Amino acid sequence: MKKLDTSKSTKESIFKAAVYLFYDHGFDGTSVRDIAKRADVNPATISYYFKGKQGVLEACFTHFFEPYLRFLQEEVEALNYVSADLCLKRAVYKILKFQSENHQLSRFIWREVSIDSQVVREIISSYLMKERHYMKRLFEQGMKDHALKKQPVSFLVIQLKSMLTMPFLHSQQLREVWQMFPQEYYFIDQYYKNIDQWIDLLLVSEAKEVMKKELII
Amino acid sequence: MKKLDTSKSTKESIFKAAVYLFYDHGFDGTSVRDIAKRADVNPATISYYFKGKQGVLEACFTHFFEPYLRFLQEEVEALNYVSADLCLKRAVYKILKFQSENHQLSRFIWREVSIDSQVVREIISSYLMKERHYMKRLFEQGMKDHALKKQPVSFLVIQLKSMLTMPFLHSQQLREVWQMFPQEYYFIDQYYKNIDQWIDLLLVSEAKEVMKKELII
Amino acid sequence: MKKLDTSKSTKESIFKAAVYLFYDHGFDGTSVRDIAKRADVNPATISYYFKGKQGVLEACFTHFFEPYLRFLQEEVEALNYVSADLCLKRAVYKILKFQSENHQLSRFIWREVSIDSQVVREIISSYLMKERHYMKRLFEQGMKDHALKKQPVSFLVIQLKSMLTMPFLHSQQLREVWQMFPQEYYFIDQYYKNIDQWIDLLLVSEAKEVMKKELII
Amino acid sequence: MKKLDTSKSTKESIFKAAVYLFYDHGFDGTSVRDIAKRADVNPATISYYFKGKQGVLEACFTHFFEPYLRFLQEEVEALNYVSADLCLKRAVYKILKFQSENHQLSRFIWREVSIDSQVVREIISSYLMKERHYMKRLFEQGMKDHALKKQPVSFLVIQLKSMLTMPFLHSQQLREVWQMFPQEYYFIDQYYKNIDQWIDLLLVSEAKEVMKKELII
DNA sequence: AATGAATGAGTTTTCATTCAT
DNA sequence: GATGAATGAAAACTCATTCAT
Repeated sequence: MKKLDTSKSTKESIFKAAVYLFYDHGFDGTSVRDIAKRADVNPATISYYFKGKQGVLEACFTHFFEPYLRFLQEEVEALNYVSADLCLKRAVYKILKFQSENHQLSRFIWREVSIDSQVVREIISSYLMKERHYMKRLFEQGMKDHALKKQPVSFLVIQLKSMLTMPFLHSQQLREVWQMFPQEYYFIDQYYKNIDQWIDLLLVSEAKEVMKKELII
Repeated sequence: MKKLDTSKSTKESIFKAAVYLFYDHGFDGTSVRDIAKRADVNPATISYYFKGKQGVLEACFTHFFEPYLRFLQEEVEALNYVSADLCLKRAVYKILKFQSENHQLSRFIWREVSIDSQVVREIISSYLMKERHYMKRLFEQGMKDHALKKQPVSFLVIQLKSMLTMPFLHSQQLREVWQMFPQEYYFIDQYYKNIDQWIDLLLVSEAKEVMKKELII
Repeated sequence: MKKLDTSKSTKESIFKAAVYLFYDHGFDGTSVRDIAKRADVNPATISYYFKGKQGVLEACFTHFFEPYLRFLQEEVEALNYVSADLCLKRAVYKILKFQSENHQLSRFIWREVSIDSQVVREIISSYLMKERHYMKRLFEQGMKDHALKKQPVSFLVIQLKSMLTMPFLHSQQLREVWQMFPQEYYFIDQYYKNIDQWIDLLLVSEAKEVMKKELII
Repeated sequence: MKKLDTSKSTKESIFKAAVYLFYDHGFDGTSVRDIAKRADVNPATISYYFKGKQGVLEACFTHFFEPYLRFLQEEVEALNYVSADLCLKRAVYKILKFQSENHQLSRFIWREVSIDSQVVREIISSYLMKERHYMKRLFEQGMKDHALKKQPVSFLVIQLKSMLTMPFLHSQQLREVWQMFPQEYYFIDQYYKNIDQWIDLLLVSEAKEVMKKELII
């Protein structure tokens, strides 16, 4: 009955089990006993390590948002040395790759974000405010530098965020209805190209031309 | 003990209460008792009318997908008389408007669609297959008529669907983080322009030019 | 939706449905809605006619015990004119036949009799006291007349009652395990012979011989 | 809040409480809350140990049929060394004694056996088939050895089973109407004599006589 | 470090019944 | 005579958590 191979720490295996089940059935649709069974541990062990179901949820958010925000932050910092459109594109690519590599966690996070549980919101709101800050910087700096076409930022960010999250949020729909597989490495390469094109068409092209003209003069 | 004002039918008021609570807390996060309390009826009444919590869920899906698919179907049928890019845009507008008017239901639906409850999927899959069919028709007919630029359809549909659903799915994030209000009538007008622009840039422009050239010759 | 043929009164069809379901699933295992569905009436109708589930139960007991006790009573009265062993045998036969013709009701009654519901017992106890009275008379008169061998009555009655009720109480077991069919007319003929033999061997034979001797002298 | 005296294991005390209540009110007439209250535990504890009300029922069947069938099996095996009529009688006595010592369980079992719950039947049918097998062996071997009179087995078994179960099934009727007490040790001794007599008269006597004659010759 | 026993609170659903019509 | 709407009560069960070990 005892686990023979405890190479992977108990805590980690609980986390993995939780992510998988949250991904499939949602937070409210998953019971600690489900997690315990899948991780092959006693339910009490989960409370022991995570101090309750809530704690597992918080761990999930941390595991997602910390890398996610780091990618944005890196590119915002790079704005000082690299043109904004490039930074934006690199951020997009990193985020797509990260989500693809953690597609279960991603789907779960973006779904749960849309639930009005008071607890979730307390955890999340600061993350989202940071995201907003970085996103805005990326776009606004670009416009200031004429790397990006001037236009209201909000709608653009919404559109971009839509495209960044949707394939992972509705991954199963993509798989079953559209035969696309967001967790495969080649998917993000292709999908990235589409967003790249979107950035070029809506944001960059004219701006760059304007910039070129200005440079000529 | 009896209700005096049964102007709005009991069944309807249960449905409304359910939609609101599902929208806020998700299906699994909402109890029958919550719904009953909000609709000011006895919990048993819900089973009486909907034959269980499940039944309420099914009613939600029906209420959403039946109009939703009708809009798509209408425009697919219009393809015979009207240019594809226009049909596409009209479908987009109708869907945005419908979702805006039913933003609670919309958010809930698109969130729940991403949950792997076996029951949900049985209900949903046929709806989604129909959606796929109509969407493909709209794009492919357009390309055949040279109204739309030739390119792989799947990624376009995914992008479009992203943009159509996301503002409603993450409405609360939009409100709290971005001060945008998807349920307001002016939002969709503005947001529609962005998608319109996306269609023009990514899909139409060149195709129409090609068409013009062909017409000249 | 309305019943076309109301030839058989609603009340009767409710009763029939109830007997069938009680027979199969027991009183507590049957809901008024089950009965209503089977009788194709509204559940309220049952309360209307029988004044509640309880009332249906009482009707069942009446329908069973009134004929049942009448058969016993008839033979007790016949004791004045006919020899006791014959009366006993005739009672046995009548009861077997009656139960065979009402095997569903019989099974249900004998099962329910063994349940300590306070309500059931109030209804039943007077019936059972009457049964005891008649049974004792049948045996004791027989012994007084030397038609039956003298011996403690109680055990005999218990044995007889066992044999009278068991095939109907465990009818389904008889069917499935022993391929015997207590509701078929030929079954009771055969089964009667066995009880007849039992009566002859345990009760009559010696007594009759004694009687014969007495008559001779 | 914790129980101080867990001398009798919790599981066992739940089982005892359940048997008592099932005996009195039947399975469907007993709620888990009733059991929990009687066993002085939390209702959830019952699901914890028995995995639901159903599980308690199954435990009851096991506790009854395993010894019951063992007694039969023992005597069937003894057929090789001991005359069939003796084996039969010993089986009868063992079963009577066992039922007397477990009269609550016995009554409940024989009553519930007569209910057409699909679940009950799945559990039971294999037990009953085994019972049939042993019973037939006991009778048929006896007839082959001329220890028992030749005659159709089925009816005999039915009669025997009737007499074996009835006093326990209708124990309360026996007590209240006939002032007999099947759970008292002296009852089974007396009752056994009656069955013994039945066996001798219907089955053995002639056969033994035949056998004696054969031995003489 | 990890668990088995046990629970209080809460889940959905079913039940028998009532009452206006 | 018969019913549809509605319900209070109770059913079985599940849940996250605790605590002694």
